[in-house]
Amino acid sequence: MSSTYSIRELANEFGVTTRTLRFYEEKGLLCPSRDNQSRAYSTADRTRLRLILRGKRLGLTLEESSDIILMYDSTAQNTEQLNALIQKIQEKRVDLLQQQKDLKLMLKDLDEAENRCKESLEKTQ
Amino acid sequence: MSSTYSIRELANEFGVTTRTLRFYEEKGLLCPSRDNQSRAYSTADRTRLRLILRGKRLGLTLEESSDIILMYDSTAQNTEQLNALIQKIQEKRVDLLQQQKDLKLMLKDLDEAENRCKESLEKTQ
DNA sequence: ATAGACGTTTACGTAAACGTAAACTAGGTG
DNA sequence: CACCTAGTTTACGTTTACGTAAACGTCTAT
Repeated sequence: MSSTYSIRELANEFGVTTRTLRFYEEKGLLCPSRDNQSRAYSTADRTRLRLILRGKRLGLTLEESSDIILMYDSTAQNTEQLNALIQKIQEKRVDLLQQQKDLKLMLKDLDEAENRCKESLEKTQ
Repeated sequence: MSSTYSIRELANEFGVTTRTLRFYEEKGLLCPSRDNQSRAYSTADRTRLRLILRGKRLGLTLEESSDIILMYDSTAQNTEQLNALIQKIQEKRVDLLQQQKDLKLMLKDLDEAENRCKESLEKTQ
């Protein structure tokens, strides 16, 4: 079940280049093991890649996505660490909620623009 | 009512640098008139700036924001232009809806991470 | 055994979005 | 008048996120 993926398999599946995957590894975002010099990506790598690309679609930098991933699988032990982590999570949530507002506004603006177009079309006919 | 703003007023209001405003002008995103060599920003410029910064918070490039702004105040006349514009709007909406999905997933992940933190805290006590 | 496909590392190149510094001008203030 | 503040243009520097190319190893098919 713990299958691995070649660099090309993963690149094709997610529509990125192999250069991108090597770059992410160089930045510490992925850490595939080596199968006779070639990279072997685990399902954990695959999940992290999915999260990175999701972050990209949301406009996050790689470092921001990296931070968030660290939140997910952080193994904070003591109270201090846990509270610090909770605060980071809450800060991030504030950003995302603002983004959600912006998104709704932009969708609304698009709707209005589309309606104006359609009205113009009707008049033309 | 058609008041204008100095570069510093606008920069302060939106929390950007004057360099940023000049850069946006250089890229054709803003087009302030000149009041004796100094830039005088109109309310239209102000609105465009607000849209640009909203786009930035959503992770759009300046060019993408520029495109969207052109959609808003496009004066497409003939049927062909109008249909092309409608299609562009619909394509953009697809992106935004995907982004909305990503956003909800990430918020959900953050919730789960926070809950795990809080559970750990309770066990510690 | 040679070609072709796929992998590797190393390294320089590039576009976007400004930062930063230099050198200048114009308007008000003591 | 000298000075300060605020603005201007021009231009080189910087970071992020890869692209692109060189030079090389490895495996498989013909």
